[in-house]
Amino acid sequence: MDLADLQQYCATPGCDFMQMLKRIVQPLIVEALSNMGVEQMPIEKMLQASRELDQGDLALPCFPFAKRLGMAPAEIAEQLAQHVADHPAIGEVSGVNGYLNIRANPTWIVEQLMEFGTQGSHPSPNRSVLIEHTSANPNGPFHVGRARNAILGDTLVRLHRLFGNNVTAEYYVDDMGKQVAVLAWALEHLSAEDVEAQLVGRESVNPTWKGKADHERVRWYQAAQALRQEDTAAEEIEKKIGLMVHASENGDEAVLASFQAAYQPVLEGMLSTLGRLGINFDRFTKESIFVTNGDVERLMERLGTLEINGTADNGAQFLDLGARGLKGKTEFFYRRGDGSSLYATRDIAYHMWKWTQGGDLINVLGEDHKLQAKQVGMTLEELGEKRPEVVFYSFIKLPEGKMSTRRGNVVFMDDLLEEAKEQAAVVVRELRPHYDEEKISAIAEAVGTSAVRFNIIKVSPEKGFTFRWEDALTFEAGSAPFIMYSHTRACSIRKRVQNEVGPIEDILNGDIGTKEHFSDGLITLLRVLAVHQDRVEKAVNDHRPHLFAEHMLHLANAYNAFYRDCHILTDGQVDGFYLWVSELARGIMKDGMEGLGLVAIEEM
RNA sequence: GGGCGUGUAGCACAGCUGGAUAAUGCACCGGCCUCCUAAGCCGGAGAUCGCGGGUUCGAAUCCUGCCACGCCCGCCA
Repeated sequence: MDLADLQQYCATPGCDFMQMLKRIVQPLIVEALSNMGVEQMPIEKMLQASRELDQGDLALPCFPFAKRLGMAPAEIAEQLAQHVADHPAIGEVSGVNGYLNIRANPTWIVEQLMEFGTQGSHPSPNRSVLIEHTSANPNGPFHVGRARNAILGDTLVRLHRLFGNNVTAEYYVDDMGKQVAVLAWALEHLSAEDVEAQLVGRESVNPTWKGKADHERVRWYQAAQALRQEDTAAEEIEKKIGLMVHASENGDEAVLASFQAAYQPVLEGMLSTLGRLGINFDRFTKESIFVTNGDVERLMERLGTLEINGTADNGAQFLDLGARGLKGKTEFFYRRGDGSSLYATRDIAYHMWKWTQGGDLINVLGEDHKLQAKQVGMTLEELGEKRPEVVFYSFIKLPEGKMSTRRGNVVFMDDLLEEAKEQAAVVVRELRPHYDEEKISAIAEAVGTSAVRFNIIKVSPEKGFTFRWEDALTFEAGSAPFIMYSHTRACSIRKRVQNEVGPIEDILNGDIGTKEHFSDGLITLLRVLAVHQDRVEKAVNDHRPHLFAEHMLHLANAYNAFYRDCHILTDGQVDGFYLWVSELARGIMKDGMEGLGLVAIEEM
């Protein structure tokens, strides 16, 4: 394969060095099989990455050839191994248990990494993507139950950026409807005394968050929710709130302004919490915009002209999605009997606007939105629009059950982060007694927030998740600090080399190492580095960040093995080749950590 | 009742476009700091892959029936 071929190949999806190896090996195997009398087998599909590293890099099961050749698979594999031609990329070929195992030549991997880095000559995809995530109702502090959306969404944003896509991270602000109306009503009608009287017996505001608007105002929200349950006041309140909701849905600007005055400080409090986790947004879009600018009304009129439109007795309108294959309840209501729109209707208008922004759409939603998302998607298609890609996740629960801001059984993210930092500080103080408090605090903050993110992102989104303090605050192998620690080792080496020997650039000499260099630890690390770009791509294209989290664990683990076997600095002498490997790994670990939102500190 | 999802060692979790001894972490047992940060490394033990059928040379993975758990099935958001 010459460079032109390589570039051609790498322009196609799925490029990484193991795939390049596959590309090299495949024709050699086809030829060898041909010599043995086997033609036209789907070798490309059969040739797979080895499961165990000690088996090699690629494996070909030989069982399907057995019938045709009238030989035992084991024998076929052994003979086939003899027939595969030599190639600089191939280190070793062997037949074991009916499998043809191919091991890459480590020197070849090094050459490829030196020439192309871990990206290969893969061009940047530079796709535009609009990722909408979190979009939590601004009615109280951000709690752990909502954390999965924010962490999953932000990690997708980061990984897309790492991959080279052009991302807009968007928060859809639910600035109308009942939840904000309740908050606005409470702030207008209840005094601080009323609120506290209503909430006796519940935990009071954590003194740490006194003055933080989300923690202060949620009391009003909770008091109002409690009042709505009471027989005496409920009816009157319900009526008032109902009027406010109705006004907001009709685009009443004064009411919408009062809503905004109520929720904006709460939203800002939530965003400062998210900011502490490294989660930021490029744009906020308010739901009410699509009502006030007439998009929603125009949309409803258009929906009314559709073939599958239906009208209820009271004038409410719906689409019969059963005619398009939806099972179960097939009527999808988009207009109430009083003529106003529904949340889903506005969501469709919002999506139509999003499609005009020129990029692919990805939404992160809780599993409770599955049906709604399907209805919205089908309606968009009915209108000739595309449906967005949606990443669903299962809710985070407490061991006691589901979290609810209304009932007050929540773990606030602010409290979790504070606790995580404190626990991390305890560990730092113990392990590094000579660090001063300022340094300890900085490290503890980085470790605490990273650990919280990683704890959530490492499990696949569809899996139910029960929040447990002891899991969230684990700082051992399999956690963020494990990855962070490997990175600090690489940083520490870099620093020592710079201090004791000289500038790194002067020491890197382009050596590809001698035979003695290639210990197990080095080879393990090279192989993980070689598949790095593929792991990024898979996580991005399949929307499965947990796979990348696992890869980063492997990378950190591999770096530790390298660190054990390969000493870079010995008695003031630097091994230039090892230093190059360490520096490559350090850069990849740093990028990867940023992709997961882990803070890449240099000392811990 | 219908739709979707989950069920893998004591706990947590990966693998699910079918392939070798089911990966990883915690907990458990044993070893490693005169040597670049031991938040680490090495070794050991621990699994009828929810249960039953089927397809296949080969099933945790595909099909089917059943069981358990979660979410949804509002002219709420």
